Amino acid sequence: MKIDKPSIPKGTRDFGPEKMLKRQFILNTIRAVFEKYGFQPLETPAMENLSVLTGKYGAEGDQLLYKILNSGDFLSKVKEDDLQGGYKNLAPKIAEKGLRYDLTVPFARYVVMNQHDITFPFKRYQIQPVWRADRPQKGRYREFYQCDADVVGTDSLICESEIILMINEVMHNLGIHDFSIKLNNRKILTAITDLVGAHGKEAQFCVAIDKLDKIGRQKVEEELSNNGFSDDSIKKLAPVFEIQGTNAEKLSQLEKLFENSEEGKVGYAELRQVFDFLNNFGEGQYNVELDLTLARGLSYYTGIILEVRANNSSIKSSITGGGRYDNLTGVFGLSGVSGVGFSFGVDRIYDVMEDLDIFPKEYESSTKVLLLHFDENSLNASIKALAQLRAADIKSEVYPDAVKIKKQMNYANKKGVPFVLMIGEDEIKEGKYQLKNMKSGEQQKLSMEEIILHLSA
RNA sequence: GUGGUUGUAGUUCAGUUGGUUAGAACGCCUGGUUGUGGUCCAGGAGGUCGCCGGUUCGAGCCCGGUCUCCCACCCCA
Repeated sequence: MKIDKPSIPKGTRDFGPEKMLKRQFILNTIRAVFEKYGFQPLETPAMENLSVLTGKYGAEGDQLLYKILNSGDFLSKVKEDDLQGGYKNLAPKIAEKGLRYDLTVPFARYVVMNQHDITFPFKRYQIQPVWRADRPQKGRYREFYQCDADVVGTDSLICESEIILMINEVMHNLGIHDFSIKLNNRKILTAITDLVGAHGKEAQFCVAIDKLDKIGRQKVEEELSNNGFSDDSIKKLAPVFEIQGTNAEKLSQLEKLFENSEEGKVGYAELRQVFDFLNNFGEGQYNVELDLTLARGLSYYTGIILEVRANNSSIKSSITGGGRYDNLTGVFGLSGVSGVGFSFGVDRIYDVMEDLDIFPKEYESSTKVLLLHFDENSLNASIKALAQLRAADIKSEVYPDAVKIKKQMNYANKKGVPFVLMIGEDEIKEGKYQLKNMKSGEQQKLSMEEIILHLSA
């Protein structure tokens, strides 16, 4: 029998212990902040019925859905005609389930199914993997985690303000201090397209303007021109590109710009309200910047949108994003439920933190102390000590095999265990054990009480 | 989905116009040191040269296909 070299699917990854400890630090930090702001956990299945997923992400999104082949004789119901109709026609006949593409649509599905049990406003967070049949690239995978928090059943802009507070808290707890939150409003983007006489071309406008910082104004104007924007429209966009100053200054320019636009006025008022709430929450700097060129791809956003980037990192892509969607549950037959949510990109946050080298050291190992043993008596004493250490909630382990001290030491060294405890003949007699700091190399004889005190710090 | 690129030891990479038994560094294992790791010294293990086929007396090297990796675009976290 031929043994194949093992491999994992394209665009997927294993997370070894070292990476997991770091990822857990990120996830625990995010989870703690979510809960601090009153969000409750939710998990949904990895697979959804395909009918729940299709049509929610646009034509391109449907292509990126992973479909699950029906079990058993999946061809039994397929007729000759179905085969002639091509794969798009055939797929729904042989695959009724698919892997979730994001966490927002399954959440919407959950809200609709449980609408009579849920007390609104409903605040939930969800940390689970999602799957996309995209072509992998740097920072882009076919399986990756999302950390979403959403509020549904209220249109209060307190939610938007609190999202900004939460982002600030998470970033600071992670040690990412130099970052910027960009804020905009889809209503303003719609108002602008109307204002320049390109009514209904909002989608093309968003896609193009979103690239401004990447490809520059000229290329954006070219793209708009290629997508049916008249020269006159593009000329009228000038004030949008040129709006500048502090957030307050930008706001007052916006107010003027939208004198005759109902939608623009609403968009402006919403932004103003968010900034007012933020001021009430405290005088702190929230790293928020009003940016009219922020658009975000997902089409379901209808209100305020936001995006976060780390400033001094080589990772330029956004690490967090979100916004308000007025009618997400509408496609499942429940209308009038407004929601606002955002999502942390764990993989990108990981890359940024690795890039900046800011992972805290205590996450390099989970074990605090390794107990070394020399012979049977030593092992028995170590086991007793181990029980005491664990009773004191100190992460500790004993090397399972009777091997040389050198090897046991090496194990501690490689694993990044900061302390080793040596219990030999002399130590047992004396009732004091050798505690060695692996980093400094120092060691001292201490009683069990002293050791526990020392390691608890 | 479109275009380009890469593939040799666990890892990073050498490998001459095609020529005997494919190398280095790091890592790993053993010993020097039977109670002291991270330094040093000595020794050792480890390869279907991505895979399939073709050209050739002979292929890691040339040709075709395929898979994979990475990059750009599209889109996105």
